[in-house]
Amino acid sequence: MDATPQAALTERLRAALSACGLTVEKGEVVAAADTRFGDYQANAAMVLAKEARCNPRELAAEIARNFDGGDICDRPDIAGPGFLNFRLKPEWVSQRLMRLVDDTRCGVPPVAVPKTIVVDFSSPNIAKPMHVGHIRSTILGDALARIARFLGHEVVTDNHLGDWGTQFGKVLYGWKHLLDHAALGRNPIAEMTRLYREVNALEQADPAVHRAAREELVKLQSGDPENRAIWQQLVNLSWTEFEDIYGQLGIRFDERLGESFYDAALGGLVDKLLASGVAEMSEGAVCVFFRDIPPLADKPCLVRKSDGGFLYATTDLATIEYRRERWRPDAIWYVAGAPQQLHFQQVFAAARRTGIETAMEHIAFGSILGEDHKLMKTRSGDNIPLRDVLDEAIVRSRAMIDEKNPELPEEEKKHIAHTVGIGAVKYAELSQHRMTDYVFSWSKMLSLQGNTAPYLQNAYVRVRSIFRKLGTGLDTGGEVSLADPAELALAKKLLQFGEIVPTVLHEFRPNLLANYLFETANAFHAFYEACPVLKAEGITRHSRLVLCEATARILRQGLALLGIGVPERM
RNA sequence: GCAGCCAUAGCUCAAUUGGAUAGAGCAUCUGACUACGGAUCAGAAGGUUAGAGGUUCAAGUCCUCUUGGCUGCACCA
Repeated sequence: MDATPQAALTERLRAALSACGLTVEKGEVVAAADTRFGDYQANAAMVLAKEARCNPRELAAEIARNFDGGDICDRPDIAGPGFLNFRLKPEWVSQRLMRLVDDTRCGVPPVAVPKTIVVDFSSPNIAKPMHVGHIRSTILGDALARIARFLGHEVVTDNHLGDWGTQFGKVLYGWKHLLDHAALGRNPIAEMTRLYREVNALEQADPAVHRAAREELVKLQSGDPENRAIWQQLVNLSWTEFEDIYGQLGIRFDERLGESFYDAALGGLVDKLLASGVAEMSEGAVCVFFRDIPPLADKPCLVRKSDGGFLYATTDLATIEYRRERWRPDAIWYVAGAPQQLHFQQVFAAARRTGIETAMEHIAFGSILGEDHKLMKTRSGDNIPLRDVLDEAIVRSRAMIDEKNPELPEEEKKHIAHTVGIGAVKYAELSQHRMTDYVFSWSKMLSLQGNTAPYLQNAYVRVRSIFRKLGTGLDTGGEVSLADPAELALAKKLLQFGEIVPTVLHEFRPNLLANYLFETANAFHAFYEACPVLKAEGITRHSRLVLCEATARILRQGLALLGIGVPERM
């Protein structure tokens, strides 16, 4: 497997630094910010000039003199305050492209040290609909898991369902007194939601109902067979609905260990925390204090209420313990909204106190806003069901296909509408920085131009069209020679796939990959305009076909890492 | 009151994590080949990166303060 251009150049730069007697670690080559300067750049001279006590430009010149680019590139240019700019040789790019098109990993090197990573994401609540609020966690978590896996990590995805807690007292009470069986058959989640709401309203008016609902909860938690059976039904009905949505999204989980799974372990856990001195009694409750951590000094983590009940944090601590025992993970990633930040700080800090050293990351994200820049809700103030969003995306992409390509067979249209619609929703999410609150916009999401899924899918479709016309697949044997600037620009872009993918995990930023894919599709379209493929002849034609094939592979692989499919036509 | 997140073109978003003249898309304006799929491409215009200091060869990015918005702060999850 070839090293990426970046890695190959970095190695050679370090050899030059070593020859100059400089600190090798400071030598890092990165893709040029602006291709006017070159393909890659290094700022080592400026960084090292201080410790070498000399002029950065002179130092850059000395590094350049000692730099042997071999067949990769010529001696670097020196620019500005001391940048070293590298330009790849077209012959080398051509050679690399030839090999790229045969590489099942598309130039992405596997990680040197594979880790075991548990990814905790999606986690909807039983007896409630999945709504747009779950979309970010679900799509982001899935994409990160796919990327980590592709890089060679051992990944366990776990859907930590909200299937245990006070809301079940109300639903159970409603189930026994207010259940509409016909409605349950038609739309189970809507009926469960209705029960929850009605009981909630009744409780406000009548304390007796409140007490009765609590009673139901206590019975459930102490193992009452009837309540336990109803609860199991609630879980099953909800999961059937969730599975349907996950199916539509093409998302699967390795595990589905909800909060209820850990219930039995909570009492023992709290006892252990008390016995070891990690937790202490306070105002009748059991808490972990962090007096030595300033931001948490006045924010203790509650693990047992004064009435003996357990909390969110208790379950999470038990979950960490379980995961550690079962998978021995190097890291646990929690993909959950920014408002939960304090909670995770507390849980992680408490876990550290018990001696857990697993790296734990809260991968936070911002909110989805409506066109009015407020949290996205329906007119009545409810959350918008995720199912409605997905259905709408498919309907809208279907309408576009009917308009652009009415002659396609019905089955294919359906398939395309699904691929494009779901892809658009996912891409809208993944193409931006996870921390920014973003404005949900159908028109932007399904736009055919700009940084959208349909634009990328269309680039892929254009390639496929060329090969349909060609009638055969690519014979990868022949020589490749790139000369046209558009060819070279595209080829260099394609070779960078292997550099971009690993960076996504540095700060959990799929939008870096999305940006790259957009630029790649852009470079392809520019190439497509400038360089006829099928009308060309000989080595030029072959080289261009190789470019097309490599583009298709990288777009398909890159989108697959984001959980997005590609149609053959659209 | 304490803490966290955010503020970039008219709008929606980027910026390889401290690098060069802050980039895209939409909208606006101007162009291109009867097109291997025009669902395209090339170009113009648009900025005191909320404000003020500081750190250094270099700051949208790091530090301090100010303003404005969102969020969370024991006995929900």
